Amino acid sequence: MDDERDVRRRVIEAADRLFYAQGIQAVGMDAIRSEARVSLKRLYSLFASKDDLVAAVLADRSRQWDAGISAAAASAEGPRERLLAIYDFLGTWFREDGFRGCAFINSFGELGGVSPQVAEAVREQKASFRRYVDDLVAEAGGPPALGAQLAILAEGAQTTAAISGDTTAAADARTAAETLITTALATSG
Amino acid sequence: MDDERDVRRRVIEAADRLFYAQGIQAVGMDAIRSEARVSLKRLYSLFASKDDLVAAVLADRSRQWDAGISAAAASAEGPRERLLAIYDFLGTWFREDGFRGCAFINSFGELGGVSPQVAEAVREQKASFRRYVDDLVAEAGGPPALGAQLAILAEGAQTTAAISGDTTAAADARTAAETLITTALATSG
DNA sequence: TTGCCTTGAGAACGATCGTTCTCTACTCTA
DNA sequence: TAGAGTAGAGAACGATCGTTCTCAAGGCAA
Repeated sequence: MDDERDVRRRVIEAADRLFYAQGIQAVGMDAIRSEARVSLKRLYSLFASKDDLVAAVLADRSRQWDAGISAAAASAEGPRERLLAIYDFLGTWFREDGFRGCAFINSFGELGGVSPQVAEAVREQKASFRRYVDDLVAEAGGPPALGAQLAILAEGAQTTAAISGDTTAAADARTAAETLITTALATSG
Repeated sequence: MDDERDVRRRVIEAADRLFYAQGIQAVGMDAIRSEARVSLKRLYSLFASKDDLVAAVLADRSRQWDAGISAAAASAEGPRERLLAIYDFLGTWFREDGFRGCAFINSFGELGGVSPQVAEAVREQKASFRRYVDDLVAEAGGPPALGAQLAILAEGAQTTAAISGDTTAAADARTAAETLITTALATSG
Protein backbone atom coordinates (compact mmCIF):
# COMPACT_ATOMS: atom_id res chain seq x y z
CA MET A 1 0.00 0.00 0.00
CA ASP A 2 1.28 3.43 -0.87
CA ASP A 3 2.11 5.66 2.03
CA GLU A 4 0.42 9.05 1.78
CA ARG A 5 3.81 10.74 1.88
CA ASP A 6 5.10 8.62 -1.01
CA VAL A 7 2.06 9.41 -3.11
CA ARG A 8 2.35 13.09 -2.33
CA ARG A 9 5.96 13.06 -3.42
CA ARG A 10 5.13 11.13 -6.56
CA VAL A 11 2.45 13.65 -7.50
CA ILE A 12 4.72 16.63 -6.90
CA GLU A 13 7.51 15.14 -8.95
CA ALA A 14 5.17 14.19 -11.78
CA ALA A 15 3.58 17.63 -11.82
CA ASP A 16 6.99 19.26 -11.71
CA ARG A 17 8.21 17.25 -14.69
CA LEU A 18 5.15 18.15 -16.76
CA PHE A 19 4.93 21.80 -15.66
CA TYR A 20 8.61 22.34 -16.34
CA ALA A 21 8.53 20.77 -19.78
CA GLN A 22 5.26 22.21 -21.04
CA GLY A 23 4.26 25.10 -18.83
CA ILE A 24 1.66 25.08 -16.08
CA GLN A 25 -1.48 25.94 -18.01
CA ALA A 26 -0.66 23.47 -20.76
CA VAL A 27 -0.80 20.57 -18.30
CA GLY A 28 -4.17 19.31 -17.14
CA MET A 29 -4.87 17.61 -13.86
CA ASP A 30 -5.65 14.45 -15.80
CA ALA A 31 -2.18 14.37 -17.31
CA ILE A 32 -0.70 14.72 -13.84
CA ARG A 33 -2.96 11.94 -12.63
CA SER A 34 -1.67 9.66 -15.37
CA GLU A 35 1.98 10.59 -14.90
CA ALA A 36 1.77 10.03 -11.14
CA ARG A 37 -0.41 6.89 -11.47
CA VAL A 38 -2.88 8.21 -8.92
CA SER A 39 -6.63 8.48 -9.02
CA LEU A 40 -8.18 11.91 -9.39
CA LYS A 41 -9.90 11.40 -6.07
CA ARG A 42 -6.60 10.81 -4.32
CA LEU A 43 -5.01 13.73 -6.13
CA TYR A 44 -7.70 16.09 -4.86
CA SER A 45 -7.51 14.64 -1.38
CA LEU A 46 -3.83 15.59 -1.30
CA PHE A 47 -4.17 18.99 -2.97
CA ALA A 48 -7.36 21.00 -2.75
CA SER A 49 -6.87 22.58 -6.16
CA LYS A 50 -4.43 22.94 -9.01
CA ASP A 51 -3.26 26.21 -7.48
CA ASP A 52 -2.34 24.34 -4.32
CA LEU A 53 -0.41 21.79 -6.32
CA VAL A 54 1.41 24.54 -8.20
CA ALA A 55 2.38 26.13 -4.89
CA ALA A 56 3.67 22.80 -3.60
CA VAL A 57 5.69 22.22 -6.76
CA LEU A 58 7.29 25.65 -6.53
CA ALA A 59 8.09 25.12 -2.85
CA ASP A 60 9.74 21.84 -3.74
CA ARG A 61 11.75 23.45 -6.53
CA SER A 62 12.88 26.04 -4.03
CA ARG A 63 14.18 23.34 -1.70
CA GLN A 64 15.95 21.64 -4.60
CA TRP A 65 17.62 24.89 -5.60
CA ASP A 66 18.84 25.55 -2.09
CA ALA A 67 20.17 22.02 -1.82
CA GLY A 68 21.98 22.32 -5.15
CA ILE A 69 23.57 25.63 -4.24
CA SER A 70 24.58 24.30 -0.84
CA ALA A 71 26.12 21.19 -2.34
CA ALA A 72 28.09 23.25 -4.84
CA ALA A 73 29.30 25.56 -2.09
CA ALA A 74 30.31 22.67 0.15
CA SER A 75 33.38 21.83 -1.87
CA ALA A 76 34.47 25.44 -2.19
CA GLU A 77 36.82 27.21 0.17
CA GLY A 78 36.11 30.77 1.23
CA PRO A 79 33.34 33.17 0.21
CA ARG A 80 34.85 34.06 -3.16
CA GLU A 81 35.00 30.43 -4.22
CA ARG A 82 31.54 29.80 -2.87
CA LEU A 83 30.24 32.69 -4.96
CA LEU A 84 31.88 31.29 -8.07
CA ALA A 85 30.53 27.83 -7.25
CA ILE A 86 27.09 29.24 -8.07
CA TYR A 87 28.02 29.49 -11.73
CA ASP A 88 29.57 26.04 -11.75
CA PHE A 89 26.32 24.71 -10.35
CA LEU A 90 24.45 26.52 -13.12
CA GLY A 91 26.75 25.00 -15.72
CA THR A 92 26.06 21.42 -14.71
CA TRP A 93 22.36 22.20 -14.52
CA PHE A 94 22.30 23.75 -18.00
CA ARG A 95 23.78 20.60 -19.46
CA GLU A 96 21.09 18.35 -18.04
CA ASP A 97 18.66 16.77 -20.49
CA GLY A 98 15.44 18.70 -20.82
CA PHE A 99 16.84 21.88 -19.34
CA ARG A 100 14.40 24.64 -20.14
CA GLY A 101 15.43 27.53 -17.93
CA CYS A 102 14.54 28.54 -14.41
CA ALA A 103 11.14 27.21 -13.40
CA PHE A 104 10.52 30.31 -11.32
CA ILE A 105 11.27 32.71 -14.15
CA ASN A 106 9.11 30.62 -16.47
CA SER A 107 6.24 30.50 -14.00
CA PHE A 108 6.47 34.21 -13.44
CA GLY A 109 6.31 34.88 -17.15
CA GLU A 110 3.31 32.62 -17.52
CA LEU A 111 1.28 33.40 -14.40
CA GLY A 112 2.92 36.34 -12.64
CA GLY A 113 0.39 38.70 -14.14
CA VAL A 114 -2.71 36.81 -13.09
CA SER A 115 -1.73 34.79 -10.01
CA PRO A 116 -0.56 36.79 -6.99
CA GLN A 117 0.40 33.55 -5.25
CA VAL A 118 2.73 32.47 -8.04
CA ALA A 119 4.17 35.96 -8.32
CA GLU A 120 4.87 36.05 -4.61
CA ALA A 121 6.42 32.58 -4.55
CA VAL A 122 8.79 33.55 -7.35
CA ARG A 123 9.66 36.85 -5.71
CA GLU A 124 10.45 35.12 -2.44
CA GLN A 125 12.68 32.54 -4.15
CA LYS A 126 14.66 35.23 -5.92
CA ALA A 127 14.88 37.36 -2.77
CA SER A 128 16.19 34.35 -0.88
CA PHE A 129 18.90 33.75 -3.48
CA ARG A 130 19.76 37.41 -3.40
CA ARG A 131 20.21 37.26 0.39
CA TYR A 132 22.49 34.24 -0.02
CA VAL A 133 24.68 36.13 -2.50
CA ASP A 134 24.70 39.29 -0.41
CA ASP A 135 25.81 37.36 2.66
CA LEU A 136 28.72 35.79 0.79
CA VAL A 137 29.70 39.17 -0.64
CA ALA A 138 29.69 40.70 2.83
CA GLU A 139 31.75 37.79 4.11
CA ALA A 140 34.25 38.39 1.34
CA GLY A 141 34.42 42.04 2.31
CA GLY A 142 32.86 43.27 -0.93
CA PRO A 143 30.52 46.26 -1.28
CA PRO A 144 26.73 45.70 -1.31
CA ALA A 145 26.50 46.64 -5.00
CA LEU A 146 28.56 43.59 -5.90
CA GLY A 147 25.79 41.30 -4.68
CA ALA A 148 23.32 42.85 -7.07
CA GLN A 149 25.74 42.48 -9.96
CA LEU A 150 26.47 38.83 -9.26
CA ALA A 151 22.79 38.01 -8.88
CA ILE A 152 22.04 39.68 -12.21
CA LEU A 153 24.72 37.57 -13.85
CA ALA A 154 23.17 34.39 -12.46
CA GLU A 155 19.68 35.36 -13.68
CA GLY A 156 20.99 36.37 -17.07
CA ALA A 157 22.88 33.12 -17.49
CA GLN A 158 19.72 31.15 -16.78
CA THR A 159 17.59 33.00 -19.33
CA THR A 160 20.33 32.98 -21.93
CA ALA A 161 20.96 29.27 -21.56
CA ALA A 162 17.24 28.54 -21.64
CA ILE A 163 16.46 30.47 -24.79
CA SER A 164 19.57 30.18 -26.89
CA GLY A 165 20.43 26.73 -25.60
CA ASP A 166 23.95 27.98 -25.11
CA THR A 167 25.29 26.13 -22.08
CA THR A 168 28.45 28.24 -22.07
CA ALA A 169 26.42 31.07 -20.54
CA ALA A 170 27.39 29.67 -17.14
CA ALA A 171 31.10 29.88 -17.91
CA ASP A 172 30.68 33.37 -19.38
CA ALA A 173 28.87 34.49 -16.25
CA ARG A 174 31.55 32.95 -14.07
CA THR A 175 34.31 34.76 -15.92
CA ALA A 176 32.42 38.03 -15.61
CA ALA A 177 31.85 37.35 -11.91
CA GLU A 178 35.54 36.80 -11.33
CA THR A 179 36.32 40.15 -12.93
CA LEU A 180 33.63 41.94 -10.94
CA ILE A 181 34.69 40.37 -7.63
CA THR A 182 38.35 41.09 -8.21
CA THR A 183 37.67 44.69 -9.20
CA ALA A 184 35.30 45.28 -6.29
CA LEU A 185 37.66 43.85 -3.71
CA ALA A 186 40.63 45.78 -5.12
CA THR A 187 38.65 49.03 -5.01
CA SER A 188 37.08 48.59 -1.59
CA GLY A 189 40.08 46.89 0.02
CA MET B 1 -14.46 53.66 -42.41
CA ASP B 2 -11.47 52.03 -40.81
CA ASP B 3 -8.58 51.33 -43.08
CA GLU B 4 -7.48 47.69 -42.88
CA ARG B 5 -4.01 48.76 -41.82
CA ASP B 6 -5.39 50.85 -38.98
CA VAL B 7 -7.53 48.00 -37.72
CA ARG B 8 -4.63 45.59 -37.94
CA ARG B 9 -2.47 47.92 -35.92
CA ARG B 10 -5.23 48.44 -33.37
CA VAL B 11 -5.63 44.69 -32.94
CA ILE B 12 -1.92 44.10 -32.54
CA GLU B 13 -1.60 46.84 -29.97
CA ALA B 14 -4.65 45.65 -28.03
CA ALA B 15 -3.42 42.05 -28.05
CA ASP B 16 0.04 43.17 -27.01
CA ARG B 17 -1.33 45.11 -24.05
CA LEU B 18 -3.40 42.18 -22.85
CA PHE B 19 -0.80 39.48 -23.53
CA TYR B 20 1.90 41.47 -21.78
CA ALA B 21 -0.17 42.19 -18.70
CA GLN B 22 -1.81 38.80 -18.26
CA GLY B 23 0.08 36.27 -20.32
CA ILE B 24 -0.94 34.83 -23.68
CA GLN B 25 -3.06 31.88 -22.64
CA ALA B 26 -4.95 33.93 -20.05
CA VAL B 27 -6.29 36.24 -22.77
CA GLY B 28 -9.12 35.03 -24.97
CA MET B 29 -9.81 36.16 -28.49
CA ASP B 30 -13.02 37.74 -27.24
CA ALA B 31 -11.12 39.96 -24.82
CA ILE B 32 -8.89 41.08 -27.68
CA ARG B 33 -11.95 41.73 -29.78
CA SER B 34 -13.37 43.96 -27.05
CA GLU B 35 -10.12 45.80 -26.39
CA ALA B 36 -9.58 46.49 -30.08
CA ARG B 37 -13.27 47.28 -30.75
CA VAL B 38 -13.36 44.93 -33.72
CA SER B 39 -15.78 42.21 -34.65
CA LEU B 40 -14.69 38.63 -34.29
CA LYS B 41 -15.23 38.15 -38.00
CA ARG B 42 -12.89 41.00 -38.86
CA LEU B 43 -10.33 39.75 -36.35
CA TYR B 44 -10.22 36.35 -38.04
CA SER B 45 -10.08 37.93 -41.47
CA LEU B 46 -6.90 39.72 -40.40
CA PHE B 47 -5.31 36.82 -38.50
CA ALA B 48 -6.07 33.23 -39.39
CA SER B 49 -5.65 32.04 -35.83
CA LYS B 50 -4.54 33.10 -32.38
CA ASP B 51 -1.11 31.66 -33.14
CA ASP B 52 -0.85 34.01 -36.12
CA LEU B 53 -1.80 36.95 -33.94
CA VAL B 54 0.76 35.95 -31.33
CA ALA B 55 3.43 35.80 -34.02
CA ALA B 56 2.44 39.26 -35.26
CA VAL B 57 2.55 40.68 -31.74
CA LEU B 58 6.02 39.26 -31.12
CA ALA B 59 7.24 40.60 -34.46
CA ASP B 60 5.92 44.01 -33.53
CA ARG B 61 7.60 43.85 -30.10
CA SER B 62 10.82 43.00 -31.88
CA ARG B 63 10.56 46.11 -34.02
CA GLN B 64 9.82 48.22 -30.96
CA TRP B 65 12.85 46.84 -29.15
CA ASP B 66 15.13 47.55 -32.10
CA ALA B 67 13.76 51.08 -32.36
CA GLY B 68 14.28 51.71 -28.65
CA ILE B 69 17.83 50.43 -28.69
CA SER B 70 18.60 52.47 -31.79
CA ALA B 71 17.16 55.63 -30.28
CA ALA B 72 19.18 55.14 -27.11
CA ALA B 73 22.34 54.56 -29.13
CA ALA B 74 21.73 57.60 -31.30
CA SER B 75 22.71 60.06 -28.61
CA ALA B 76 25.79 58.09 -27.58
CA GLU B 77 29.24 58.61 -28.97
CA GLY B 78 31.45 55.67 -29.80
CA PRO B 79 30.86 51.92 -29.33
CA ARG B 80 31.56 51.91 -25.60
CA GLU B 81 28.91 54.55 -24.95
CA ARG B 82 26.49 52.85 -27.29
CA LEU B 83 26.94 49.62 -25.33
CA LEU B 84 26.26 51.41 -22.06
CA ALA B 85 23.25 53.13 -23.61
CA ILE B 86 21.59 49.71 -23.65
CA TYR B 87 21.37 49.73 -19.87
CA ASP B 88 20.12 53.30 -19.80
CA PHE B 89 17.40 52.25 -22.20
CA LEU B 90 16.53 49.36 -19.90
CA GLY B 91 16.36 51.74 -16.93
CA THR B 92 13.78 54.03 -18.48
CA TRP B 93 11.81 51.00 -19.63
CA PHE B 94 11.83 49.41 -16.16
CA ARG B 95 10.31 52.55 -14.71
CA GLU B 96 7.36 52.57 -17.07
CA ASP B 97 3.94 51.85 -15.61
CA GLY B 98 2.91 48.25 -15.99
CA PHE B 99 6.43 46.99 -16.66
CA ARG B 100 6.37 43.23 -16.27
CA GLY B 101 9.64 42.07 -17.75
CA CYS B 102 10.70 41.12 -21.24
CA ALA B 103 7.75 39.93 -23.31
CA PHE B 104 10.00 37.47 -25.11
CA ILE B 105 11.32 35.89 -21.94
CA ASN B 106 7.78 35.71 -20.58
CA SER B 107 6.43 34.18 -23.76
CA PHE B 108 9.23 31.66 -23.83
CA GLY B 109 8.51 30.64 -20.26
CA GLU B 110 4.83 30.24 -21.01
CA LEU B 111 4.85 28.66 -24.46
CA GLY B 112 8.45 27.82 -25.33
CA GLY B 113 7.87 24.22 -24.37
CA VAL B 114 4.78 23.64 -26.47
CA SER B 115 4.96 26.13 -29.34
CA PRO B 116 7.96 25.79 -31.66
CA GLN B 117 6.93 29.02 -33.41
CA VAL B 118 7.02 31.03 -30.22
CA ALA B 119 10.28 29.41 -29.14
CA GLU B 120 11.86 30.23 -32.48
CA ALA B 121 10.62 33.83 -32.48
CA VAL B 122 12.09 34.39 -29.03
CA ARG B 123 15.36 32.73 -29.97
CA GLU B 124 15.68 34.90 -33.06
CA GLN B 125 14.99 38.08 -31.09
CA LYS B 126 17.67 37.23 -28.54
CA ALA B 127 20.13 36.18 -31.24
CA SER B 128 19.54 39.47 -33.02
CA PHE B 129 20.27 41.42 -29.84
CA ARG B 130 23.36 39.33 -29.26
CA ARG B 131 24.63 40.17 -32.76
CA TYR B 132 24.06 43.85 -32.04
CA VAL B 133 26.12 43.65 -28.86
CA ASP B 134 28.83 41.58 -30.50
CA ASP B 135 29.17 44.10 -33.32
CA LEU B 136 29.60 46.97 -30.89
CA VAL B 137 32.13 44.98 -28.86
CA ALA B 138 34.11 44.25 -32.00
CA GLU B 139 33.94 47.90 -32.97
CA ALA B 140 35.28 48.81 -29.56
CA GLY B 141 38.13 46.37 -30.02
CA GLY B 142 36.97 44.05 -27.24
CA PRO B 143 37.25 40.25 -27.23
CA PRO B 144 34.25 38.14 -28.34
CA ALA B 145 33.69 36.85 -24.81
CA LEU B 146 32.81 40.37 -23.70
CA GLY B 147 29.73 40.36 -25.89
CA ALA B 148 28.37 37.28 -24.14
CA GLN B 149 28.99 38.84 -20.75
CA LEU B 150 27.25 42.11 -21.62
CA ALA B 151 24.27 40.29 -23.11
CA ILE B 152 23.94 38.17 -19.97
CA LEU B 153 23.91 41.35 -17.88
CA ALA B 154 21.10 42.79 -20.00
CA GLU B 155 19.01 39.62 -19.73
CA GLY B 156 19.62 39.37 -16.01
CA ALA B 157 18.64 42.98 -15.44
CA GLN B 158 15.34 42.41 -17.23
CA THR B 159 14.51 39.31 -15.23
CA THR B 160 15.53 40.87 -11.94
CA ALA B 161 13.58 44.06 -12.54
CA ALA B 162 10.51 42.10 -13.59
CA ILE B 163 10.37 39.80 -10.60
CA SER B 164 11.72 41.88 -7.75
CA GLY B 165 10.36 45.14 -9.12
CA ASP B 166 13.75 46.61 -8.45
CA THR B 167 14.32 49.21 -11.17
CA THR B 168 17.91 49.78 -10.05
CA ALA B 169 18.84 46.51 -11.75
CA ALA B 170 19.52 48.56 -14.88
CA ALA B 171 22.00 50.80 -13.08
CA ASP B 172 23.63 47.78 -11.39
CA ALA B 173 24.03 46.11 -14.75
CA ARG B 174 25.44 49.28 -16.24
CA THR B 175 28.03 49.58 -13.50
CA ALA B 176 29.00 45.95 -13.99
CA ALA B 177 29.21 46.49 -17.74
CA GLU B 178 31.56 49.44 -17.29
CA THR B 179 33.87 47.31 -15.18
CA LEU B 180 33.79 44.41 -17.65
CA ILE B 181 34.39 46.65 -20.65
CA THR B 182 37.23 48.52 -18.99
CA THR B 183 38.88 45.31 -17.84
CA ALA B 184 38.48 43.61 -21.22
CA LEU B 185 39.89 46.54 -23.16
CA ALA B 186 42.81 46.96 -20.75
CA THR B 187 43.64 43.27 -21.04
CA SER B 188 43.25 42.95 -24.79
CA GLY B 189 44.66 46.37 -25.68
C1' DT C 1 -36.57 51.27 -54.88
C1' DT C 2 -34.72 46.65 -55.49
C1' DG C 3 -31.38 43.29 -55.00
C1' DC C 4 -26.66 42.10 -53.77
C1' DC C 5 -22.66 42.23 -51.09
C1' DT C 6 -20.32 43.29 -46.95
C1' DT C 7 -20.13 43.88 -42.17
C1' DG C 8 -21.02 43.66 -37.22
C1' DA C 9 -22.97 41.42 -33.20
C1' DG C 10 -23.04 37.60 -30.95
C1' DA C 11 -25.07 32.81 -30.79
C1' DA C 12 -23.40 28.30 -31.55
C1' DC C 13 -20.14 24.44 -31.79
C1' DG C 14 -16.74 21.29 -30.44
C1' DA C 15 -12.95 20.72 -27.52
C1' DT C 16 -10.70 20.98 -23.17
C1' DC C 17 -10.15 22.02 -18.41
C1' DG C 18 -10.77 21.93 -13.24
C1' DT C 19 -13.54 19.71 -10.21
C1' DT C 20 -17.08 16.59 -8.43
C1' DC C 21 -19.94 12.49 -8.52
C1' DT C 22 -21.14 7.71 -9.37
C1' DC C 23 -20.43 3.16 -9.23
C1' DT C 24 -17.90 -0.79 -8.58
C1' DA C 25 -14.38 -3.70 -6.34
C1' DC C 26 -12.02 -4.62 -2.48
C1' DT C 27 -10.46 -4.72 2.50
C1' DC C 28 -11.01 -5.18 7.10
C1' DT C 29 -13.73 -6.17 11.36
C1' DA C 30 -16.98 -8.69 14.10
C1' DT D 1 -19.87 -14.51 6.10
C1' DA D 2 -22.03 -9.91 6.25
C1' DG D 3 -21.65 -5.31 6.18
C1' DA D 4 -19.39 -0.92 6.42
C1' DG D 5 -15.99 1.88 4.80
C1' DT D 6 -12.31 3.06 1.41
C1' DA D 7 -10.25 3.76 -2.95
C1' DG D 8 -9.89 3.50 -7.97
C1' DA D 9 -11.64 4.36 -12.59
C1' DG D 10 -13.63 7.31 -15.16
C1' DA D 11 -18.19 9.51 -16.38
C1' DA D 12 -20.30 13.86 -15.70
C1' DC D 13 -20.74 18.84 -14.97
C1' DG D 14 -20.16 23.57 -15.68
C1' DA D 15 -17.14 26.90 -17.41
C1' DT D 16 -14.18 28.69 -20.90
C1' DC D 17 -11.74 28.82 -25.14
C1' DG D 18 -10.75 29.07 -30.26
C1' DT D 19 -13.29 29.16 -34.17
C1' DT D 20 -17.30 29.22 -37.24
C1' DC D 21 -22.07 30.26 -38.41
C1' DT D 22 -26.37 32.82 -38.45
C1' DC D 23 -28.87 36.64 -39.17
C1' DA D 24 -30.07 41.19 -39.46
C1' DA D 25 -28.58 45.96 -40.85
C1' DG D 26 -26.52 48.95 -44.02
C1' DG D 27 -24.09 50.60 -48.34
C1' DC D 28 -24.04 50.65 -53.18
C1' DA D 29 -25.01 49.78 -58.22
C1' DA D 30 -28.70 49.89 -61.57
